[in-house]
Amino acid sequence: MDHLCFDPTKIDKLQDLRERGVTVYPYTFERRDTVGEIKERFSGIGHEKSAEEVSTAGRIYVVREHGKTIFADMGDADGRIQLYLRKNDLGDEQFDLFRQYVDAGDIIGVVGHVFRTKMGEITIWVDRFELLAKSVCPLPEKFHGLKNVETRYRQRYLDLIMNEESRETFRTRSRIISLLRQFLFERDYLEFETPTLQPVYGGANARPFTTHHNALDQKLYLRIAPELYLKRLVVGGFEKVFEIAKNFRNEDIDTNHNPEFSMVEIYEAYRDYNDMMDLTEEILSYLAEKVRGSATVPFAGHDLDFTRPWRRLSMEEAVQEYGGIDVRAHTVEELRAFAREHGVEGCESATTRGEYLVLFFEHFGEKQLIQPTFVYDFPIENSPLAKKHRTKEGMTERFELFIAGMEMANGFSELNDPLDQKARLELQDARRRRGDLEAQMIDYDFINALGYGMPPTGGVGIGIDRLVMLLTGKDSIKEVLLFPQMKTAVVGPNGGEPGQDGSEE
RNA sequence: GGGCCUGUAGCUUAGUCGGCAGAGCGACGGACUCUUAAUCCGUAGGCCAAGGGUUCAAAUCCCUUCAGGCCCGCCA
Repeated sequence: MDHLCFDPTKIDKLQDLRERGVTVYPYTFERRDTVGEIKERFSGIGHEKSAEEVSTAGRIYVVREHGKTIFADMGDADGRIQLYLRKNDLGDEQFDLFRQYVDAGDIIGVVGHVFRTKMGEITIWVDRFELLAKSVCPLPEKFHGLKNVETRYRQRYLDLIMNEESRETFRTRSRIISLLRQFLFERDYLEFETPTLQPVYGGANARPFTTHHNALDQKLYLRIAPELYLKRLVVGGFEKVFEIAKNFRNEDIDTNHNPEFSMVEIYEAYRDYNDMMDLTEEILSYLAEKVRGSATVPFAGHDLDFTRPWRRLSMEEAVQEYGGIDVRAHTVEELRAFAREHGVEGCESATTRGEYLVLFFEHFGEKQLIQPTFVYDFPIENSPLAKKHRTKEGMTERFELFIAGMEMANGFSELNDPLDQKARLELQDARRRRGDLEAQMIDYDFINALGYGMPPTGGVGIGIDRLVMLLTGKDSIKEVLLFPQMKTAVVGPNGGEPGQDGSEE
């Protein structure tokens, strides 16, 4: 695979054009109309040319030469429209210029009048055109288009040029994020940006990416979550905050995971995890309704019903229902035997009832939860940032939302007891030192922040990529990420590290 | 990390009982003044992902590597 796709015959055409004095890459074009506007405005047009002149621009997709006339399909962000060019009207020079030098893939501007062809298609009768950008790479085939999954991910721009479905998916993604912001702004949440480069990472259990700041000569981590910084803002007095954050986790890649992914985290003072479940429910059903126009969303063979209220059950209830065991009624030894019997993975290191509860839930419950379901009350062992349960010993006030077997959200009554937080992070740090690569570091400044007093606070994080998957019906996260992480295929001549081959800029 | 599958022209692909690598679209040249997967005539384009092996002979069989997809493990 070569690193450039330039087509020699197209390069030749470009040179010819320059020799003929044509500006191949002009600076501007007065576009007065978009394709969508034209189609709408002239939806009732007949076979006679419109009196009104239109001026629009876009990419040529198909050219159908027809002797002394040419038909071409041109598309912009709104859609495609047909162009009609006649030698009589354009004059020999312009007509031959188009015929010889304008190809599928080129971007042109046209001025003309609108009419409807005998076959009934709204068409621009072109009076003059201007080349706006010459394409030197061949476009994929007009009929089958670009299907190769790898190329679609690696050259997303080409996917977007060729596949309307893909374009629609990302339009929807943009809309979801915009609606989410709007929803939160309308309710007086403030949006902030907190550090992506962090000296101490925290807020989740995950392996980080590590980097280095040269001037500070200091190790920095790419954030795995914005959580600890957003809670500092609540300490500071911002009572309703959120961030739409890119998080980075150094983990394997699959249909539900990308090393960098987007998450919205929301914190609100004087709220608890029950309130955050309500908020999550409200946001997601609002988005489903706005984006799909319905409370029911088809996904992977299921009809997901976002109608409120959603099912809520405690993790113990979930394990009882799906695993058939009451964890509290058994000793740790009995739980271990039960785990072995049912082939529950990851039990080697489990020593407490709480750890078994989580393992059983993951083994028996998680994949069964298709319709939106909150699972609440998690054992304290795995929830170092969640507040101890107000009544249940050994538990925290934490919930997760599952839809289509995927974890969609995670929230809790935030731990605001600085002494408890210190103890829990010390426990995490001890685990980390024993080799648990996902355990958290101690962020003393964060503990100090809590030391100044954080009001009772509810928080939740919602995975945006997975949400977009649900609402667009895509079963791979790569389909909803514009540029999913891929292994580098070919290193071009400039692909190496700077300064290694002496060709510094 | 384990299993299954895929990689052939710019794109979409046929060919995998081993026997000259084919097509459609696209490109290039020509004809055509309402076509729309335009049509018609002609031309060029392939290290069959890369490397090694078996064989008289390999796109095809075997091994290794690379990249991708799906499933599992790990993981929010």
